[in-house]
Amino acid sequence: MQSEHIYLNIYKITENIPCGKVATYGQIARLAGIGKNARVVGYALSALPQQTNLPWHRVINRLGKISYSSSRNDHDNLQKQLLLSESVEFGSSDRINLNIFLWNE
DNA sequence: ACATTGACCCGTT
DNA sequence: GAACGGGCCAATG
Repeated sequence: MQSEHIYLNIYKITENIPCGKVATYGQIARLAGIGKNARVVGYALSALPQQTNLPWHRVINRLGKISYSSSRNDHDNLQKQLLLSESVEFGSSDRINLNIFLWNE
């Protein structure tokens, strides 16, 4: 099925995000060859187990902010903490400066 | 097969 | 940058 191939692409790309950098959902969608469909990226990451080796925390939205989900409300600040531990800086309103921290491939 | 939902994005205002 | 409307596509009921 094609959707599985898409998921694998998303996971593979996410795996390549270097430490200290972040990528946006739309950026990954393009790299995965699914164009504008960034929602699927978020859906693929939501299907990840809680304990995983994938750096899912380095994926944020195009505003430079963390996208929260009602299903993750319990550990909502975990992503921010993981990024802070990688020297990714948050500005006002919990916003990341993409001009500095965006992963350029 | 139809409707709704979602860890989103884009253009316009 | 923020608010709003429209679009995108896969998953779910």
